[in-house]
Amino acid sequence: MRNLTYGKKLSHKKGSKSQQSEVMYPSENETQLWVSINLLQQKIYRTVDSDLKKNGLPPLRWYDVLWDLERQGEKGRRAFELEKTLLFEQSNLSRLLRKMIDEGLVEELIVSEDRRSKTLKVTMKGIKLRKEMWRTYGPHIHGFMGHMEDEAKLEKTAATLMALLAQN
Amino acid sequence: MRNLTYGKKLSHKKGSKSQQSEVMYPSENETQLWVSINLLQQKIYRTVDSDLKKNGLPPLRWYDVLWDLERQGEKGRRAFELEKTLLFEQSNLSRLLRKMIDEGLVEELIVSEDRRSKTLKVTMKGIKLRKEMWRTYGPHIHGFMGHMEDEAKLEKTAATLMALLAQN
DNA sequence: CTCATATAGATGCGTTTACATCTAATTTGC
DNA sequence: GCAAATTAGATGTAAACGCATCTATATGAG
Repeated sequence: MRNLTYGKKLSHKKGSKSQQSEVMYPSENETQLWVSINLLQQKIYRTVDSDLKKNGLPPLRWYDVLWDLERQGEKGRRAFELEKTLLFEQSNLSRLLRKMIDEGLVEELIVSEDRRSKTLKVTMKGIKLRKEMWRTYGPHIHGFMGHMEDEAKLEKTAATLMALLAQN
Repeated sequence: MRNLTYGKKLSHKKGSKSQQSEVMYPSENETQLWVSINLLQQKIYRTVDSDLKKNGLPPLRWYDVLWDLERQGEKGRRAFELEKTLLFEQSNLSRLLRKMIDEGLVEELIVSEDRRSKTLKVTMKGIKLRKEMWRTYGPHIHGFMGHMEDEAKLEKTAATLMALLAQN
């Protein structure tokens, strides 16, 4: 496709299982994997995000929050949990939640025994909005991923990336 | 691992090769693949970017520009080419290049026969900086990707994602 | 040739981001 | 039980971002 060596100093001696660990440079395949993840994500994320905007809907990040809260159901979530599972910057999430609460998409309940925080739950309005967002979001995902030949390969690839996520 | 159905309406009838094309919702595996790409990218990108900053180095995006220009060598690049291959927003790239030119990392030459644009080349200083950035960037990539068992799987996964990129 | 359209890049502007810091509540060590 | 350290979340700030618009050049149709 293209030469993407990405910086020289390929320190992988093929065949050696050296778990040298400290200050190792990536192999060409490792780099290629990272580059493709990076480009694919940017392409998809921006496409979806700007299409949402074009349709008068809120940014993609809102979807993640709404969907996570929807899956938690009645027990809800704390902000710091959302932060960790959705990889939010604390301050960004704080401000985002404020906006979503102001718009009635999310409600905060003082039910908690920890008076520093509140429990967050999605409202009916929030669920409705998430579904509406999905109508433009969903097809884009399929549009980008739907070119993969067989379902098995698709599943394997997803599993591989999930494993990488879990290990770090 | 976790239920990540991500919005209901799974329109994939397994086994049918229906190329219905319009307004299709993603299968569960397609969604899972997207979710993992999204999370992995965010995690890695932010880790590297903030580590660069901690080491007094410029943001990750600078690396991409420097590396691309370095690979083009003497023939250089036009801004709009960089924009397409590195997925930059036009205005962001424009301002980024201005900064890099001001810092002497990139030079613009009027050699071109098109007086609207200039040809961009990396300078020696730019090459030096890129190499320095690689010393903190490279090990992170290996740190995230180096958990993959066999090289073959790694290569296949990268190829799969590259193919997805090319198809969109 | 000339006017309309397209392309390359710059710039104004409002929003979002990351980072540092702050307040308040909770947990821990002694 | 109390001071020190930790944790949850809010907020100020500068930089980066996406979008719309602008200038200048190039291309294309008649």
